[in-house]
Amino acid sequence: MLDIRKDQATSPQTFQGVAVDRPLDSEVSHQLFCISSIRTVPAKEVVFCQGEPNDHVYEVIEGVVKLYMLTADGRLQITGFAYPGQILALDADSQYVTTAEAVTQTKLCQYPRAKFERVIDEHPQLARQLFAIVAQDLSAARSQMLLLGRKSATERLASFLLDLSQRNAARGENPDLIALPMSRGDIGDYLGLTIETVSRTMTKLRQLGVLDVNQHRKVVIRDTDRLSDIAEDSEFWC
Amino acid sequence: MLDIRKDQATSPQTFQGVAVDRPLDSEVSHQLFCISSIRTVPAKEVVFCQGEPNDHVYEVIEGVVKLYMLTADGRLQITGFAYPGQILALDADSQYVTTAEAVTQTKLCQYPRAKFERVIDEHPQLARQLFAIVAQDLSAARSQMLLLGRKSATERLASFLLDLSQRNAARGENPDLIALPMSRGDIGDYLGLTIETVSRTMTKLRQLGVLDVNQHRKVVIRDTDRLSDIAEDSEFWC
DNA sequence: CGGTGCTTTGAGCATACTCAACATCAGTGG
DNA sequence: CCACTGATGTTGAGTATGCTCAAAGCACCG
Repeated sequence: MLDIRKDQATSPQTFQGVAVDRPLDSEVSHQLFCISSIRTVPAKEVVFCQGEPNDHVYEVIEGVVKLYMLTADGRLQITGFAYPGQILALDADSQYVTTAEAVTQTKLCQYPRAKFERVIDEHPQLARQLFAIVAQDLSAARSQMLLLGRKSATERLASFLLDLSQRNAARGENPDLIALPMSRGDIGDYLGLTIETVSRTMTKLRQLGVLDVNQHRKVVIRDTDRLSDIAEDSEFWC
Repeated sequence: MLDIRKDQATSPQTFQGVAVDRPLDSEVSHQLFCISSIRTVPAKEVVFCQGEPNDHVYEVIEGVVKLYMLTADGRLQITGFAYPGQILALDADSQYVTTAEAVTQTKLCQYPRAKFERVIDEHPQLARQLFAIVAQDLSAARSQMLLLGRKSATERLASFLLDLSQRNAARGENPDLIALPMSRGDIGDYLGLTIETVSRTMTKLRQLGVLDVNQHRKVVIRDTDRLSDIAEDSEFWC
C-alpha cells in the first residue's frame, strides 16, 4: 500500500487500493514514507478543488471522501466515493479534474506530486501498479456511465447498494449491513437523481421486502439475489 | 506513436494518442513494431467483445470504433468513439470491459497482450505514457458522467458536437464542419438518449440558428460560442 | 423543549420516452 | 435512368418517469 504508516510492522506492504496483486518492495515503501505527510480533514471540508494546480496525490486512510465535477451553472455530479485505501488525484492533468470533499471526518496521506513522480521514475514497478489502479477506476467509471445513461432510478439505487455491499465484503465486513456515511443528497448527486427520488426509491425497495431501513444512514439487505436482479434488469421491479 | 508502421520514415515517432508529450524512443518503437500486426475490420463488425479474454491491445489507424457496455436485458451505453491514434483495451481486467465495434471500415494495429506487457516491463517510459493515456481517458469518462447524470438533451448534444469540433481542431481539420460517421442511434446510445430525441434536438439546434444540417451525416457549426453556452448552461436554450 | 438540518411523502408538471406514420437516402437490379 | 427495397432519419401524439414545489415527520443538540 501507499499508506506505509498505518501498520508498517504488522502487515505486508501492499497497496490497500483496488485490485493490486503484488506488494511494493520495501525500498519503494520507504521512499514513499519519506515524502508523505498526514492531513486530517473535518466533514464537509474540501481536500482539493477542481481547477487548482494538481500538486499532491492523496491516499484515504480513514473516512470517506466524495469526488465531484460541476457545470457552469452549479449542478453537480459525484463521480465517486473514496474509501480507505483509495488513491485520489492520479488523473492526468496539471489541474485537479474533480473537487474532493470529506463526507465524514477524514485522515489522508499526502504525497507532493513532484516528489511522487520522481519516485515513480525510479521505480517502474510503482508505475505499473498505479497504471493498474487507474485502469480499474476507468472500468468503474464506464460501468457508472451505463448506469447513468440507461438505468432507471430503482436499478440505480439497487446497483449502488450492491456496490457498497461488495466493498464491505472486500474489507471483510458484513455485506448485508450497509453504512451510508453520505446524505440522500449525495446519493442523488452520485446516481444522477434528486433527493426526493432517492428517498422514494429507498421506500419502494423497502416495500418490496428487499431492504430494511430502520435508521436513515444504515440499511440491511434482506435479499441480495433479488437486489442483484433489480439492479440489472427492468423485468424484476416494474 | 504506437503505430510505427504508418509513416515510420517521415515523422517523429510519437503516440498519436491523447495528450502524450514525449516521443517514444526508437528502441521501444521497434519492439512494438516487431510484435504488431494489422487487422482490417468492415463496418458493423465486432473487434473484441465484453467478457472475452483480454488478449490484445489495439490502436486505431483508420476509421472509427465505438466502445459499449450492455445491461443484462440488452440496453446499451456507448462509452466512447475511438478515432485514429486512440488505444483500446488498456482497461485493467483479464477480460475486455467493453465491446468494440467498427462504425466505419477500420484499420487497427494489434499487439498481443503478453508480448505488449513484456515490452512495458522493459521500458518504464512506455508504462508512464500508457499511464498518461489511461488517466486522460478517465478524466474524459468523468466529464461524460456529468453529462449523463446532470445535463439536458440539448446540452448533451451541444457538448457532443463541440467535442467532435475540438477533435477536428486537434487534427488540423476544419472545426466547424463536423462529420458524423455514426448513426443517430449511436449518438443516442452515447448520450443516454433515444434516436427520436437526438433527431428532435438536432432540429432544435438548427432552428436556433446554431447549426446547419444539410446532409444527415454532416453538420456545420454556425455559432461556436453560442453552442458552447448551450452545452454548459441551461439559461441559454430554455 | 424548541430549534435546525435531513428525510419522507404528496400533488402537479415537464422532459424525454414510446409507438406510429411518414420522409429521405443508399444501394440494387430492371 | 428509374423503380423498388431496406435502412436511416424526422415528425407527431400520447404517456411515464422522475423533477419541482410544498408540507410534514424525525433526529440530533443546544
